[in-house]
Amino acid sequence: MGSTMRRSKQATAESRRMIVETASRLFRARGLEGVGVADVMRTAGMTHGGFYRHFPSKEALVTEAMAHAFNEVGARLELESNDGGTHNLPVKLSAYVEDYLSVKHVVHTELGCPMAAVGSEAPHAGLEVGASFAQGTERLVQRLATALGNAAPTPRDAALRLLSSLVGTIIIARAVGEGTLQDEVIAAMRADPAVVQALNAPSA
Amino acid sequence: MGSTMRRSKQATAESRRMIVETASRLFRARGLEGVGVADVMRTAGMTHGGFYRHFPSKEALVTEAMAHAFNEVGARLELESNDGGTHNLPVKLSAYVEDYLSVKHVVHTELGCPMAAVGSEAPHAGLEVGASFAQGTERLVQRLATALGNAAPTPRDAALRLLSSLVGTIIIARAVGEGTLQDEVIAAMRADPAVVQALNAPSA
DNA sequence: TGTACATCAGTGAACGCGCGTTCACTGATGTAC
DNA sequence: TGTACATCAGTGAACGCGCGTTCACTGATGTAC
Repeated sequence: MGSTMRRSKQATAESRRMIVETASRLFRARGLEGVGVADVMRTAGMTHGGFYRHFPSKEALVTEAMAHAFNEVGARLELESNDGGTHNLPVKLSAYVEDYLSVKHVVHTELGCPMAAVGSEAPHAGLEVGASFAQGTERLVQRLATALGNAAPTPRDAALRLLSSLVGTIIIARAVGEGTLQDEVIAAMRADPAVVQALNAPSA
Repeated sequence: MGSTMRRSKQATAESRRMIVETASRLFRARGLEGVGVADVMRTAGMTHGGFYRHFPSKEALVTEAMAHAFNEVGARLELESNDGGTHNLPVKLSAYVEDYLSVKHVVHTELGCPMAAVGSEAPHAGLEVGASFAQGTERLVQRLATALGNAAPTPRDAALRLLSSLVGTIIIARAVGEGTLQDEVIAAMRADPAVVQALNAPSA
């Protein structure tokens, strides 16, 4: 098992999934340029040579890893039930914002929002990666708008504002490091009227 | 003048200033890891070998370049006059926010807010750089709070919220690239109540 | 004020290192018969 | 159902290349006398 041998189709698919999952976390944790192909493969339990059996380039991996991350964090906003009446309720919005604006999110970059993790690197990561960010963000904004539902007169605008505020808060919190300022910036945004409204949104 | 020779104290100081200024722009434009010492020196009109007569390491340059950038953008918020009465007026706040939330700012990363330009890279750039970001952000928040003046019941919290919103908007706008979504995220934040208030702040 | 010399900013070549990528090889998988 | 063989996921060494950093050298500066 440890030595070199061909894998079954199932094992191959498993390897690919493991590479993407590992990359998704490592890129968020240490930045797109701070993680090498060999780092990803080593963490996934393989050697770097086999990487190109799965992806044509590092950029292709970054593209897929970021798409995966956007989908992972956005899935928590999906409607999970309806109230049995005529319309669905936006489930989980308050929990989403609660978790987003937390010290835990600041610390655990590897499991958090990809925009907050590597947003300022995205413009330098190539066209494919840029497209992945555009699509991931669009989808996330749609999910947020849906979750905001009738709580706002213009849900999409409210979603865009909310996402911008959340992303900026976490990026600043991480950039200034542990300390009073970090706590303050999180607390201040938690007290924002629009954020307060989202935190009090109906949750199933 | 072109060939190798010792420079006067004045010329040496001029070279150092040029290196920091050049680095400040290049790092913002292409990211901290996307710019090498040789790039900076070449753009500043020198060869890379002489770099270490001015700085002990690349990190030291990043540290100073970011401090320079924070000070440059924050200086526009300084009080520039008073109304001749008992208190100073917050000058330039509306112009600051107006320029911040513009396509021009999105495009001209090299002259814009350093937090928006490289914020998500800061946590991986070393302790000195982190300290520079913490100090630069604190100073910028203070300037924003002062500029907000009596417009908000808690100026510091309002400043923290405003900065977070501005930073997040520009990072998202750049990450998604040119297009409808980019225009929308800027327009949405321009319509935010707190932003509208800042845009209408007294301007001298 | 003039002269001799130590300093040191800047040059250009070189260093080691890590990165993305390539490649010959292995041997279980999975297919053709 | 059984057998022979082509495929290809994964290994481990190797490749260029660019990066941060070092170094011997140059010659005008600026100081000591």
